Amino acid sequence: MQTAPRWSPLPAPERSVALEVLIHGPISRSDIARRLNLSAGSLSRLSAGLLQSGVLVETGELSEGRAGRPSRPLDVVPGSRHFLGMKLTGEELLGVVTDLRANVLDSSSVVLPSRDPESVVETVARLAERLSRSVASITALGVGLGGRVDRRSVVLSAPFLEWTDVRFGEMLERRTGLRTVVENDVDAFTEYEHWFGSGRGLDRFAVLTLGVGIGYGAVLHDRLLSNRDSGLGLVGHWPLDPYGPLCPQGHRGCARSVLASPAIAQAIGTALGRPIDFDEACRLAEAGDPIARRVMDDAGRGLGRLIAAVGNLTLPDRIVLGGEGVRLASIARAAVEEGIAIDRDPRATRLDIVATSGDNIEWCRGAAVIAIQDFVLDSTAGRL
Amino acid sequence: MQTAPRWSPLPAPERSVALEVLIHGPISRSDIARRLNLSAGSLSRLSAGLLQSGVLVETGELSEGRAGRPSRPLDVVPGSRHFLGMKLTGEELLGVVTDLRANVLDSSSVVLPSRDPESVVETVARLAERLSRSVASITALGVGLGGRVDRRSVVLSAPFLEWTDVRFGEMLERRTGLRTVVENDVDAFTEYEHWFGSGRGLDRFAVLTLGVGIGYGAVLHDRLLSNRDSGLGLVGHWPLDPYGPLCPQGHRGCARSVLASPAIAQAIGTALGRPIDFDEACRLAEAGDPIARRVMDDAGRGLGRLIAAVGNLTLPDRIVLGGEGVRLASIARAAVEEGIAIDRDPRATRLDIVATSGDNIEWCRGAAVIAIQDFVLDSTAGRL
DNA sequence: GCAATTACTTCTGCTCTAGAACTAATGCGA
DNA sequence: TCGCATTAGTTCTAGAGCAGAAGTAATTGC
Repeated sequence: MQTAPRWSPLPAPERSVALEVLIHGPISRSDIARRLNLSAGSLSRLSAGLLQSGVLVETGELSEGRAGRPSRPLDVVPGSRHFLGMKLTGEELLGVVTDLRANVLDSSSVVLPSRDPESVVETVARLAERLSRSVASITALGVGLGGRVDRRSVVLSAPFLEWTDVRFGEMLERRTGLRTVVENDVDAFTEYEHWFGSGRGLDRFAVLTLGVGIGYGAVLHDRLLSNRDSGLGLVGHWPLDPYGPLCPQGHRGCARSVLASPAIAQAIGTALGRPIDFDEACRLAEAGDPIARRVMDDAGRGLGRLIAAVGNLTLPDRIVLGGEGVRLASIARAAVEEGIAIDRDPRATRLDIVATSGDNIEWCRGAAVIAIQDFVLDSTAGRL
Repeated sequence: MQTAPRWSPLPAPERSVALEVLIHGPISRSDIARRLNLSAGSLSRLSAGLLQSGVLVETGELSEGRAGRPSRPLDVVPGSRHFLGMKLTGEELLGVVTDLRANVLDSSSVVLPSRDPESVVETVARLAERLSRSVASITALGVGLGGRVDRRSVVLSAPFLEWTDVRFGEMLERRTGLRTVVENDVDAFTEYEHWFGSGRGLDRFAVLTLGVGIGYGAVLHDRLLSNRDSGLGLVGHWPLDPYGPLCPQGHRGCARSVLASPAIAQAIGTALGRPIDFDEACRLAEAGDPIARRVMDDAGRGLGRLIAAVGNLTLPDRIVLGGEGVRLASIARAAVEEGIAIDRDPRATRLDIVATSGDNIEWCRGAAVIAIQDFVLDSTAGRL
């Protein structure tokens, strides 16, 4: 299979056109010109070069029924490049192969035999080899994990893995021979939503993820909000319920103690007198079990308050909910609305809230997007 | 006095150089080139044009002691243009005359005879005439008020004035003949900090103002965070103390009921059995009065929690505290730190918190900056 | 079948750029 | 005291990239 050339050495105007097509394509030349504030003439010149070099192609025509000559939309060839995206937890490693638009072509997972960095590198490398077999070649590997990551390479801290200052990116590049980028899992997921998910085309949006922990990410003015604290899980301690349960750090009713999936399951299990998991908790609540409903509604109200807090402080055009525990939002929909109403002025614009599937694969797609960004953007720029 | 020409028709490269000098000047050509990623040659050409047209001037030399030819810093002539900045409350109108860098040259105030828009326009116009006498000419007028403002002109809602949908900007332009811009007071103050205050040169910072109400503003990725909800005072209802006093809307321990200067004064006054104002409350607390100390410390803790919330969700490089009630931060410094510690992970980077003077004039400087921005920026661009 | 409309191309001239080669003004060490 | 390194700024040139004009292409609607 013929592979398109790297985008990095492209001149800035060409690259911004290619990026526009990658994120918003298939799209006609005139639409791109309008979006980028360029003349039709400039777009003709720029797209000719990109078609020549194989970065873009013309797709089948699209008349759209309105008057005038039909446009001839441009598109990238999603299958021209492949990327690996992996999500690393303290117990297992999930991985996917994606195309240039982070569409999943294949996926696999493996239990971590050890948390030792050397061992994890080996596990990642083996999964990478297995996943690589389904495609001709891999352009880059992205890994997401819960923790703080510096310059998309060095893991500063990762509590679930018990790591501090691990040069994980370099270790992986040496072992696999692949260009490798590492990023905090929530930031990676946020970039996925930014480029290919529900945040596409929005100037400002926020992400909240529910699961074992509570994650927060945001894109503000078209740029990921991130610093060295990203990955600490700063909203995990967010106070939501002054009468709520205690968390291990001694916070009463913090986001983690109220919203985390294990906390919800445990609260219901304790009341029922038998241990249950989050899946069963959801089933019980949906079946109308009064204890499960009560706990879910309390959690939903807490989620609503957290949503209101994010809405009030970052003024997002949309809030995207993700993570394995996202079912809470649909099960306790009314309670979430109630929670929002508590902390949000009724005169404020209604918050646009969108829930993703909550699939574990989404974390991997996020990691793949980080690898895709590394491929298409000038690494020195670091923007967008 | 000779006035420099408007900046708006300047070509984009010239204008960005002029803007760099306005905000960071006096500054040498080579420093500007480094900041804007331009070559020394380009800067020579651009600055020659700006010097020719009188927008910039060369200041006295500045050798700085290090080797090499000393630089010849460029600067704007602050006194070449003058602006009016006014702050409108429900009771009075405060106004200042400033130069191009929002330095205050003269100030004045007047009690509002009525809240009727026509009457307020008249009051503004008269104060404008009075303030104008001290300078040769006024380039633009900026007005800040507590409320929602659309496109820096139309007041959508202003509770203190009991206004809805008042075309205030147009009315003022007609009456005064001056180019006039209107903005929410907190957003205006935030822009002041952004261009000429403690937020200068920072990519991300947040502002909290304390006074009759609680205000929040932020600059994220070098752009003001603002939408149609700005001006509703969304953080006013922020829950800070589950055992705190009730606010008129029935929120227990919300930011307004805990932090607002009148609320603090009232809490102390009630306990003392005699009405006091915020000033006396501060004096009592500083003198060690146990009741005043207790109330101030509770408020300080609440402020700390609000600061932590902002720090956790917007990841600012700095948080600027302003408003007439800012003395709370110094009086209850320890309690503020305590409050931050409650809601912020100790592993997170320490928040850089800066307090302004709390002078009422600061609101006017904010309004003046909005007028200055209108003058130097292309109004169609709307950016930065 | 003709006009209106929208999409795209080609060409021209202009603006802005980097980079090289240059001058200018300083500190510092031999 | 005299280079010499260093930093600041200027001038010139070639080229990149742009808008806008003029022209072509392909459709709808009347």
